[in-house]
Amino acid sequence: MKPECETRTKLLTTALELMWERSYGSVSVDDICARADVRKGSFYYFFPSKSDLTVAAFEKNWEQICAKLDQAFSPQHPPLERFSRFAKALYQSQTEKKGTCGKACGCPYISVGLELSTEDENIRKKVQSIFSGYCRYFESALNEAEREGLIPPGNHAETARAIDALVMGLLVQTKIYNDPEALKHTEQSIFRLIGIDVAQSIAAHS
Amino acid sequence: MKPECETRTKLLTTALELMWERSYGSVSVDDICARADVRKGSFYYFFPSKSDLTVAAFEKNWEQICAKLDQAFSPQHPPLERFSRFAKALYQSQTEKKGTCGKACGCPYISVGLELSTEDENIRKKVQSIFSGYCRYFESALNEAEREGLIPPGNHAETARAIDALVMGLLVQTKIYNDPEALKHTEQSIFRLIGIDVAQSIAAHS
DNA sequence: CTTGCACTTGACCGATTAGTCAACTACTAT
DNA sequence: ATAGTAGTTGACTAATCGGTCAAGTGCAAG
Repeated sequence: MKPECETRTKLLTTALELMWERSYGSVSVDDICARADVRKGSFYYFFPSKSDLTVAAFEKNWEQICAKLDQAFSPQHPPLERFSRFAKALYQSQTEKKGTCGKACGCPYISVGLELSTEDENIRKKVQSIFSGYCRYFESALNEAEREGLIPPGNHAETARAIDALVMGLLVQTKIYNDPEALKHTEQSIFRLIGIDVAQSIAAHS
Repeated sequence: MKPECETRTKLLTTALELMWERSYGSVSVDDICARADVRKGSFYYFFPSKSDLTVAAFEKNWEQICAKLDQAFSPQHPPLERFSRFAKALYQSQTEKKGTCGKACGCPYISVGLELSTEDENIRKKVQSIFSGYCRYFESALNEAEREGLIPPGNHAETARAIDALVMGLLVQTKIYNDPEALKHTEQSIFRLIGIDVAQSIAAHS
């Protein structure tokens, strides 16, 4: 089981997929097992509970998200341009998901996190740490932007949290309106929170 | 049953309370009935299903929220000051809820809406219409601010949607971080989205 | 060959779920 | 008085839930 057990991995990715498209409560352990073509006994061999499986699934998925974020926020791009790349990647991932599953699904961390946070402290903490992870990407780009004289000094941790909130809210809208176009002005709104206008940022790109 | 049946009303308020504190999936019809001191037969006399009860509960609660929003966004206050009042009311309601129930609960429309939107079209549409309701308050304040020369002309519907996203994201943070202090800089961030700095808005207050 | 370990299997459990129903009560209009 | 209506009740169901378990399989090391 140590390195990469296929069954375990399949359960992890299947669970995340189903909970992303539906919810924690409406996805049963039987559903996950059926879709993963794994028997229930194996499920409980690898995970002590549905809640633990969910935490592990979030952890694994977050690693993949990090790989994407590392690209968008790569130091090879100018700091402010990184937000543009992030906004674009966000829009693309939501559009792609709607294409494959027929519905706009938003963000599983948010949906499942909100669903369980008052009842399951493990999941609440896992989602909290993921949110902090996003903020770290934002904040370091802002710090670097300041260092390069692109933005004035300020409380960048605070701005990062505001950007995180904005992005999460846009993902909420995406799912509720069932339309990825809710993300159309993500970039512009982020730059307003940062305190620069879009024209200025476009100039910085060229 | 016509005017105001007490049992029906009790069911509505109890359901919203429980789903706000927990979730749709983890609150059973039995839970609602027990807390409301109503027998299950009566529940299904008034509502054909748990889903219908939830839609009705949202509708009733939204009326009460509207009354609060009417105060904050009353024309008797300068247009931009209305956002400050809104931010304050938001912080107060979250703090009060955490005081009474022990946990930060965020917004039930968001939590339950995300939980069910891909599976229950009635609930998705109800939550969508509530979100549009919020945006209408924001947009009309922005239009009036423009009319009074406080902000330059622009696409205020778009800005209103961004404000809505920001506020929802902050409410997500409130629940996930289990801390109403996530709302501390709501006002400031809203004004950044509008495109004015806080000092200017404070000047407008005095 | 054999022991042991990692993993798999399917039958099983008690609890809980949303929803049903026929019988009942209490009030109101005629 | 009586008939009808609005609301109430608790026992009931069939399905599903998360979780358990003893008995297996297949493989690798000694």
